[in-house]
Amino acid sequence: MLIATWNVNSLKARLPRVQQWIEENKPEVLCIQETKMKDAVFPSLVFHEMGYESAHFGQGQWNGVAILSKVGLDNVINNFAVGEPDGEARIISAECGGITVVCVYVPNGRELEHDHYHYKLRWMKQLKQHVAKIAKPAGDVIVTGDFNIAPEDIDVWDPEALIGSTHVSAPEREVLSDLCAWGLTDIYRDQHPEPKLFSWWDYRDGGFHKNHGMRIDLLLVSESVAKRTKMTVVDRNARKGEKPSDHAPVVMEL
DNA sequence: ATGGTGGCCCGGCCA
Repeated sequence: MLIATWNVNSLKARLPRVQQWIEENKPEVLCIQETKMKDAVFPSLVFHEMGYESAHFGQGQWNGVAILSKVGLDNVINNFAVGEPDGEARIISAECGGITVVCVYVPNGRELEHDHYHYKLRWMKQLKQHVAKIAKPAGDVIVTGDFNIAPEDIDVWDPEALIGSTHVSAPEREVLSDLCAWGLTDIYRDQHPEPKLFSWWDYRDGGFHKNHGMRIDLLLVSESVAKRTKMTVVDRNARKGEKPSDHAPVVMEL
């Protein structure tokens, strides 16, 4: 069973590539971020014809998250299940084949101390409350998506160059670590201890070709899922060629 | 390079 996460940076712009990737890889579950579309234009029929149930929580121009599944898609929750609902479409959850799947697009933060940065930190704390509300650490749980946080210095191309930037600050790493303390493991890092393995590369200045990237797309899994995980991989090929997203899919096999 | 590229949708904003 393959479970994947992919920030597609506009599903409208990326649909042909997303379809091709699904046909080639046939994941049982695909979590998508940054669809940048309204629910009314989400291509659920396209995915249905490919054998997937789908659920989308969108808002239009920005954000938007979706879950595609071939193994069931039940108890779909748009937005947070606890506290004030987020004004932006950044989180969708569902039960897929007995696994609680939470698909997130964590706010970028923009700059340290920017309002958006504090929104990001609050968002991560509310995510932990959300996960605690809908799942138990002893259950099968996967919290995945674009976290816009690189967990450690080995997850960025040049830690020195990024001092003072978002994605690497201590408060961001602390809220991520605190979420994991609930009972989640960064399973790709568990399986691949070596540095400079990335999931995102800036479009600008040939970032991909220079391997100027970050590992910010994460698969956080509960212990029972971690024990059953056979393989994890970043599909760097999906970052190549015509009109790629700036993120590559991250895939795990159960 | 206080730039660069690519998405939104057509003037800047966001990533």
